[in-house]
Amino acid sequence: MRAAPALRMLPVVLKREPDERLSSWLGRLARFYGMSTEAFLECCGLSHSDINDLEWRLGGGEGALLAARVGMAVEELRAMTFAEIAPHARLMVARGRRYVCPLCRGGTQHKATALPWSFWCREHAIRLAARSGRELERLPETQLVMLDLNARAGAVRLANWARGRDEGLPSIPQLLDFLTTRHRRSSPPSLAEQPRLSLEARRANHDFLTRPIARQALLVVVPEYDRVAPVLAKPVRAGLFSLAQGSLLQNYALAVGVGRLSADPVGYSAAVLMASDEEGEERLRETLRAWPLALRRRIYARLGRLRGAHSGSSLGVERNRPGRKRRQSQKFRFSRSHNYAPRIS
DNA sequence: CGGATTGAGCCGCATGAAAG
DNA sequence: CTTTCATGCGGCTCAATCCG
Repeated sequence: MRAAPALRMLPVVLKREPDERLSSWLGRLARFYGMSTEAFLECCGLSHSDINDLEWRLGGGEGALLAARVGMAVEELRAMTFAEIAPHARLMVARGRRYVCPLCRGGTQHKATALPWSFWCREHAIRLAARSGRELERLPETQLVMLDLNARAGAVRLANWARGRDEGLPSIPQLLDFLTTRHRRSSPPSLAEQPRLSLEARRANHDFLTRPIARQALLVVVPEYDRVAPVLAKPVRAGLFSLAQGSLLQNYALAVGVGRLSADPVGYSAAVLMASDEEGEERLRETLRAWPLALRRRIYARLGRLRGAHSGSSLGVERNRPGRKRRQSQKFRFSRSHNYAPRIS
């Protein structure tokens, strides 16, 4: 076996910016030498490497090759990768940048911009904007200031979770499952959600006006989002994919939802159950089954009080008579996967 | 004999009451 | 307001039984 030819160090190596991601830095280097990134990697002895894989986990061999070429320590290079992101959160890392800072110049991409919960530019301390437009500006600034508190709390948890350092219960995936559960039957845009249309326009847009829209718990936990999100873009994907593939506005709302649910899981989930219809409640209960038992009990206890207070105030009189037969709850019950796994005795 | 149906028992769960 | 306790419901699995 012939030894690989020793690669000399590059004459010029661009300085990396703080928090710059490997693909961005390698791209700048390649452009500096007038090459494509692929060609540049080939020059570094990494002919068959995919930049996205390198950036995910810079393997030992690859790291050593690249380090020798650019005269840096492997650890320094690895700091530009997403090695600290746990595998379960890999889907959160975008290939390019998700949102843009209106003040930052293009050119370099920071690691943070790959993650769906970084809504603020560290350098300029302002909110980021969607590439397609300034989605967050649908929300009034005064509201945004308040929402930021929740969003930041959510973002902190999300960031910790991605690094495998979040022990909180319900877990992040559980919270996102809950937020993305449809709490009501899908329904066409309500009057409030419809633009004002002439009769003729209504006829022309019949498809839009009658199209069922999924109604997720997120809308109850973050009603501010419900109010401003375009009706067709309201539903988010299920579970973790909601964040991984969501728009800026959707992800912001999800972070707010995570923040709120983390702070008050009982209150918010009980509120969602209050707002749910029959089939939605079934789905919610199924999702809640993954939550800790003690928490679930508190939720149902709260729900009971809410329902009691509600029926007491609105229509009154239908008070629970003592000795009345317990309300049948067969509607709440549904398939359980019974597991007869042998127990250790 | 093999697939479908029914019965029995089991177990997790929601719930109300009561205690903390 | 939360946790603990006791309770009964109803879906689930297994196995006995039935039927072609």
